[in-house]
Formats: sequence, structure tokens, C-alpha cells
Amino acid sequence: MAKKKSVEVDLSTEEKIKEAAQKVFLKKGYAATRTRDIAEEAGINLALLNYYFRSKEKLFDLIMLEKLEKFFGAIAPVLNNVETSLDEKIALFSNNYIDLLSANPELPLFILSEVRHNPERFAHKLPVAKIADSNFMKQMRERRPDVNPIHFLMNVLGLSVFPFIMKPIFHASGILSEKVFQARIEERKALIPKWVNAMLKSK
Amino acid sequence: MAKKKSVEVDLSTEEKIKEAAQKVFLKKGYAATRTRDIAEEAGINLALLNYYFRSKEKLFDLIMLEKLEKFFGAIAPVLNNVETSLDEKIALFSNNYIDLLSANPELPLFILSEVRHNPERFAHKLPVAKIADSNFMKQMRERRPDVNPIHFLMNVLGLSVFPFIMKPIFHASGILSEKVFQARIEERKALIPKWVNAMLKSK
DNA sequence: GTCTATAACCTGATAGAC
DNA sequence: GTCTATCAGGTTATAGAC
Repeated sequence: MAKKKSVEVDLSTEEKIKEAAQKVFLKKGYAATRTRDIAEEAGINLALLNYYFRSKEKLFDLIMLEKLEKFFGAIAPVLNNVETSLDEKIALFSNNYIDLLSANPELPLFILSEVRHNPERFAHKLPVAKIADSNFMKQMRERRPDVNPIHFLMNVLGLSVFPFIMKPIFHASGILSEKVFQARIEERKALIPKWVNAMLKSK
Repeated sequence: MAKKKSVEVDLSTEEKIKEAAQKVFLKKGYAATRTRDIAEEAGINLALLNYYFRSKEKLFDLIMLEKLEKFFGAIAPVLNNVETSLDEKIALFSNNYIDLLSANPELPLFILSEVRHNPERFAHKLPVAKIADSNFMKQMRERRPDVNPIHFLMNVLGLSVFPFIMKPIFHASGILSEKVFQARIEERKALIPKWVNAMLKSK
């Protein structure tokens, strides 16, 4: 008992540390977080962190792999589904992914900057090949043989992800409140499929 | 003499340190760079860095402000030009900005993650208001009164910037060589205006 | 201005008591 | 399992000689 609850209390010590680590790593990035920050956030002391996870690096790898799984795991299945049409994929992807990112708005910038600062370390954990060879790409090639399909992959991804990348900028400027941001984001679920459709028809 | 040369040699000590700082900060980010890295990169010793710039933080602020200026300075003038049509702005922006980012591919992810990790520090240096109240936004409102113009701002920005954000991922995966990436990027200069035009017409 | 040496502090990790 | 105390190494910054 006292395992797996999302109420943040009643977690095992190991889980408390992991939860705290996620929070702090995601906020500050690997280099800027101190193991002491994580211990404090978890309400335990520094020694316990090393008792459970041996080192900052090992704890980070654990979190990072989970986050990579979350970030990429939601892409490949949708794009590789052979049952769905291209238009369905686009609508499904943007809807699902925007929901995922709304629940994890810090995810993209975290993944992107950590991978950038340590490419060789996570290279083999990036399932980009599965995306680059996906059914989505095949369908794109059929629909628009005149345009390299990677462009449309970039566009579909970017239209969904980019607002979350820019969020800190707009938020820091005080120009876009959390509430308004979320309202615009919700609108994009319906808009993106229309936009991509228009792009696909453009001469 | 011996000032302002882009050949990297024959620079004043102060300039050598600044050049080195740019390189290392952009590559590693603030938290992960050590002043020793910068000193070594500059071919001088640690004490000189503090002699010229007093602290790591002050040196970083200097670099960061330059980079913010570079990143945002190229946006506002184009979007606020009252002489150009909306279509011209879109074409001009994507062309100019893609050139800028091709010459500084690390710029977006650097700015974005540093601002995110220290929003309050750079908030007042972000000229987002000038962009949000730009002539571009006004023209967008006229062209598509039914869609919040921030969506199109996001889209035009994202279509140009997002590939550079994703570059480390694709590059680490070994799926996109530098040469091929640059080829695709060049194609986008002509494609983005067409795409945005199609989006603007979409029902 | 530029260097070496070192101070002052911080950080990850462990030893050892409970 | 959990804590306090502490070590060992690294980091920024400065003192002081040249």
C-alpha cells in the first residue's frame, strides 16, 4: 500500500524523489539543478537521493528516458497507423498532441535543449527513423510528389508544438496570460487540419 | 588597429573573450558553461576574464542582450513596415529570417531556453509588444477577421523557426545531414509564402 | 594587461550513527 | 531506510607579482 497515487502525498520515498526530480529537472534543466533542490522539493535529505538513485546523472537519465518516451511515443503510432487516411492522421495527431502538450507544456523545450546539450548521449533513444519512414510520409509522397515530405512533417509538428516553445517568451512579456494561451491552443486543434489541408492543395 | 576583424585573429583581448563567450554560451547554455571553458576557448587565463567583465553573470548578460537583439531585431522592422503589403511582409520575413537563422542556427534554442530558465531577468528586454501590435497583425485582422491574428503570427514564425529548433534532434538521429538540412531550408524560403497564402484562404 | 596562486564557496557523493 | 556530518573535487572570483 501507499503506492501510486497522483495526490502527491502518500507516495513511497523513491516515488517522491522521482516526482521531485521531474519537476526540478523540467524547470531548470540538468545543468542548473542541484541534487539539493530535488531533495528539498521531495521533502527528504540529500543522502536518500543517492541511496535510491546512486547519482544525479542516473536519476536524470531515468527522468529523461520517460520524457523522451512521452514526447516521441505519442507521435510514431499515429503516423504509422496503416488504417487511417492522411487527413485523419493530421486531425488525430494535432488533437492528441495538443492535449498532451497542454498537460505537459514544458516538455518540448526541455527535451529539445537537453538533447541539444548532449546529443550523443540520447541519440540512440530518439525514434526519429520510425517517424521519417512512417506511413504518414508515404502518404505525403503520394499526395504531393513534388514536395519533399519532410516539409509537411515539420509543418504538422511545428504548428502543434511551436506555440509551446514560444510560450515562455509570450508569458514573460506579459502579453499572453495562461488562460488566453490555453484558449488559443484549443482553437488550433480545429484550425491545424484546415491549414494543413490548404497547404497540401497550394500550387 | 587590431580591432574588429572577423578572421578571429588579431582581436583585442576583450573581443577575444567576448567571441569565446558567445561560442561557449551558445553551445552549452549559461548553467553548463564554466568560465574556464571560455578562458581556454579565448586562449587567455581565467583572471583576465574577470578583469574585463567582472563576473560570469555580467559577461552572460552582455552576450544575451546581443543575441536577443539579433533574434528579435530582425522581426519587428519587417512586421511594422507600413509600406509593404501583407503578402510582401510574409515573403520578406521568411526569406530574411531563414537567412539569419542559417547563419546562426543555434540562436532560437539558445534564446528560448535561457529566457525560460530566467524569465524575470530578460522579460523587459523582449520586444514582443512591438510585434503583437504590429502593422502585420493589423493587416491580418483585416484579411481574416474571423481568426485571431496571433495564430498567423505563430504560424509564420513557426514555419521559419521550427526546423532550426528540431535540427539537433534530426541531426543526432543521423537522419538529416547538415547539407541536406540546408537544402530543405532553402526550399522553404519559396514554400512558406505559398503555404501561408493557402492558409489565409482556407475556409 | 597578464599571469600564477589561492581564497571562498558550492556541489555531488559517502561514512557512519540511529 | 533515514538522518547528520563531512569529504573530495570543482567553480567563481580575487590578491598580488611581473
